[in-house]
Amino acid sequence: MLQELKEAYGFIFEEELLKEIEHTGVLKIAREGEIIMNINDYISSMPLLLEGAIKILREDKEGNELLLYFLERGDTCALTLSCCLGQTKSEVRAVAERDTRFIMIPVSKIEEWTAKYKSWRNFVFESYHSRLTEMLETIDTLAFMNMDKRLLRYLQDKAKINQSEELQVTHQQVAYDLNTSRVVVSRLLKRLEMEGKILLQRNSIVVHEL
Amino acid sequence: MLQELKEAYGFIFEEELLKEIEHTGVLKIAREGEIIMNINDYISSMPLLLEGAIKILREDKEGNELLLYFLERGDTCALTLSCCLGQTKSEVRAVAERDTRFIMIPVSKIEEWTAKYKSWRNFVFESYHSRLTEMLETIDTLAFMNMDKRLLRYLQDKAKINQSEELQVTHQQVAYDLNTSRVVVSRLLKRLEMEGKILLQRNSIVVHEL
DNA sequence: CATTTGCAGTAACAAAAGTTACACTTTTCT
DNA sequence: AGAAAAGTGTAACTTTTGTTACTGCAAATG
Repeated sequence: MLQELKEAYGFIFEEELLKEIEHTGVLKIAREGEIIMNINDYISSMPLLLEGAIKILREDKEGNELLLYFLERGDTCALTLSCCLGQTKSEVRAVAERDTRFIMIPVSKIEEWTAKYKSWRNFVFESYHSRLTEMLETIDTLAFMNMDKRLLRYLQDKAKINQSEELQVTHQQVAYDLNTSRVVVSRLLKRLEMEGKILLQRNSIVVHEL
Repeated sequence: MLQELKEAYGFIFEEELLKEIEHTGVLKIAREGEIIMNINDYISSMPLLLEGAIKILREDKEGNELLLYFLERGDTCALTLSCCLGQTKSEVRAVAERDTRFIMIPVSKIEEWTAKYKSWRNFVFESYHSRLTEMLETIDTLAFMNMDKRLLRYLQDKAKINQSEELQVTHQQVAYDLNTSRVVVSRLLKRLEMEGKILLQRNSIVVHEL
C-alpha cells in the first residue's frame, strides 16, 4: 500500500503522516457501479482515493437524481468530511464510476491530524475549496446553460474522468445523471452527432471535442 | 464592540479568542445594497457577521446573476475563507441585504488560530458544512423544482432573513436573483396571489405562508 | 430458432419558461 | 402642472423541455 500511497499523496504529505495513514487507514476496493456510500448513511470515516473514480449524486424525495461531480486520485470527499465532523447523515450518494481503490481514515484521526500536521490542514482546506468550486460549476450549468450544453459538458467530463473518448453508456443512464428524460437525451445527442461533435453507437458514445 | 461580539459569538469562542478577535479584527459597516465584495476581487480577510444580512450571488460571463444564499449573524462566508487560504480571486459577489455590521479578520490570523484554538477549528468546519449544505439546497431548487416553487421558496427565505412578512422589492429585482425575466416573475406572482399565498402591492410583496 | 428484452429513433403533443409588445398606473423630475 | 421614468399586468407568440406512444433493431434467453 505504501508505494501506491506515495504515488498519489507523496508530494502533499510528509513522511511521518504517510506512515500514520498507512498504519491507521484501511484499504478498500469498489467495483464499477458499486454504491460506496448512500444517502442517510452514517459516516465515520473519509476516503482518500488511490486509483479509479467516484461519482457523487444528489437525490430528491421523488427519487430524481443529479450528478454533482467526480472524484479522482488524490481527492477526498469534502461532503463526507463535513458529515464526519458534524456527526450527520450523508446528503449524497457515492458510486464507483470504475473499479476504484481508496483508503478509509476514521474520524478520530482526522481531528487529531488537523491539529498536528500543517500539510493535513492544507489538504483538508484545499479539498473543501475544490469541492465548493465544483459545486459552483454545477450550479452554473443548471442556472445558466440549456440542456444541449449541459449534455456536451457532461460527456466531456465523463470522457476525461474515464480517460477514454468512448463512453460505455446508454441514453437512459445519461438521462439519470442529468435529471432529464431518455427521449430528450436521444434527441439532443442526435443533434450533437449531426454537428459532428460526437458519434453514436449502440451502448456507446464517442466524444470528438475534448 | 466586545459586547456585540459576545452576543453573536460568546457561546462559540473562548474568552481568550474573543479578546484576540477584538484586538485584531476591524469593524466594518455596509449600507443596504452596498457591494461588500465583488467577483474577481482579491481577498485577504474574512467577515464575521455581527448584525444584518448579506446575500451571496453568482454571475456568468454574460452578466446573468443567481442568488446562492444569505448570511446572518454568527455566519462567515466559507467561499471567502476558501479564497483567502488558496490566495485566489472571489468567485462570487456579496451584497448587503440590509444595513450590516461585521468584523474583518486577516488571513494570517485565520491560519494561526486554526492551529491554536479548537473552538475556532470547529467554527471553520461548521461554517464549511453550513455553506456546503446551502449550496446543495440551491442545487436542489435548480435541478428539481419549477420556477413557481423556486419563487415561493425565495420569498419565504427573504422574509425570514429580513424578519418581515412584507418585502420591499420590485419584480425585476426578484427576476435578477432567480435568473429569469420580469414577465415570468409577474406572471407567477399573480398566480401565487390568486392562490392566496401572497399579497401584491407596488414595490412590495406580503408573504402569508411562512 | 423463436421469443423476449433492452436500446435507440422519431413523431406528435403538452407544459414550462422566455420574449416582445403594449397599456396603464404611480412616482419622480423639471 | 406636465413630462419622463419606473413598476406592473397581460396578451400573443417562440423556444425549450417533458411526455406518450409507437417503430425497428440487436442482443440475450430459453
